Amino acid sequence: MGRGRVQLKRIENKINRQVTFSKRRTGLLKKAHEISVLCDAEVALIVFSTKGKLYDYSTNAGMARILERYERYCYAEREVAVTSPDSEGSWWLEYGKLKARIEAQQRIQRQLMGEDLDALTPKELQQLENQLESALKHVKSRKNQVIYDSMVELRRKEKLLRDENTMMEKKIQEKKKERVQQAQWEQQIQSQNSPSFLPTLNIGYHQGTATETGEKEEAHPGHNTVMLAWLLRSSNN
Amino acid sequence: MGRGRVQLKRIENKINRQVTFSKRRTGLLKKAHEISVLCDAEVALIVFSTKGKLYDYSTNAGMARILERYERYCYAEREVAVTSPDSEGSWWLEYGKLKARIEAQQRIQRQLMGEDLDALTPKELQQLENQLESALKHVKSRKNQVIYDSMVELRRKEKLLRDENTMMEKKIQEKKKERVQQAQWEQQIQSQNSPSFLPTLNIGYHQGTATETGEKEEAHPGHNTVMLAWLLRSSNN
DNA sequence: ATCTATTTATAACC
DNA sequence: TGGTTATAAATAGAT
Repeated sequence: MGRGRVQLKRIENKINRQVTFSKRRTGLLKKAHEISVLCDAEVALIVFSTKGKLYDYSTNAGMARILERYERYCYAEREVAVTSPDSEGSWWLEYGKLKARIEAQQRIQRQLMGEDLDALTPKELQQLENQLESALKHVKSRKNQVIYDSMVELRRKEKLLRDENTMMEKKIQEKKKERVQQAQWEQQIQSQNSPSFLPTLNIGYHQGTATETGEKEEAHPGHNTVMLAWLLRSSNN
Repeated sequence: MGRGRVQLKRIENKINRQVTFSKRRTGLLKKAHEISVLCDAEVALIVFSTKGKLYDYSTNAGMARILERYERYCYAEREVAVTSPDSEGSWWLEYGKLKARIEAQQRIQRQLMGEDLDALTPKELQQLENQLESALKHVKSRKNQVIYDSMVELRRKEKLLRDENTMMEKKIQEKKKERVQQAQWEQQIQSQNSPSFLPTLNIGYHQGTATETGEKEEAHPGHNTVMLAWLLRSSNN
């Protein structure tokens, strides 16, 4: 906006940079204020000039309150000041900071647990309520996921076991077949040894009984349906 | 900037407000970024939508660093007024303990906010869910209480104002009465000084004219209504 | 989300 | 800083 196109890079001319900073800063603060009024939003804006001068804007809730609210969202904040305080005086400082922080966290945590709500405004209460609703949704969702996963895992194991059983079944059948064949063989031998009538038997006749396990193929879909319905029901809460 | 002029007041239409918020938020963040690059400034911008969603921007130093710098700038003196661990050697220990505690608290807090749930067992998840449900119940209850209280308070104020008005009304009536009486009195004196006839007057006769102010009885409730609307509006924030 | 008609913001200049 | 002006950008309203 202006007589020339603007390149998004640091303005090298010091004077120009200062002038542009002043003008844009004004514009930025104005826009921050506008969006807060027009859209009923809460805004905090902090600007440090190159030379370290501070300019800021915050909606009527006040900077401190907004920053606190921000931290409620972004727990991961202000890296636990890890400056190893080697001088005598500074460890006091660090220690104090940590303690203050613990207290702030405790306050927030108590609020998240539905306690110490007396100091909160209606708006903040609403915000907290939304936060909790959201958390609850996540937790429920995660719970269902865990349950679902464990179900899938169980079914996987079940299938493994079933396959294994089928395998064993087959092996057993084969063993049986072998034994029967062997029996026949031996019988044959015997009958050859004895005075001999009926030289062969109809061997393969009763093998079919093994397929009786096949009925389980029908039972499983019903089981699955029940599980799913249960999951669906609990995820509706 | 747009097809219509913009009034600097809350956009009442919810849809429009949401759309405008989205557009202006984008613009605001962009401008925050631009000034930071063009003018080599450090910027932190935090925006909460009406519904409590967070949007933010910060220059590469990072939000945490900027907020820290801000606090140093503003509340430089506010630091530390905490009890000391009295023994000399133990401060490292204390420091470590505090740090550990902060981290533990953060973990718990994140979970209360519905994040970092991966490590939790189904049982723990259920427990967390119960905790959140309970907190939510408290918060909702407190919110309702606050709203109810503020309503009661408003009613009380309304009554006070109304009583005050009634009182003033009465005083005005009395003043008028007095004035009428005085007028009559003076008239009497005057008539005594003149050649004298009619030694006594029926004094109380015209008192009734004072009730003409009674029309205000209709006007005042209107005033009260305005006051109430204003109170309600300000208590919505 | 996309498209304009307008309004705003602001770069260059004083 | 504080104005002025030409122009680039942002955006309100409509689609």
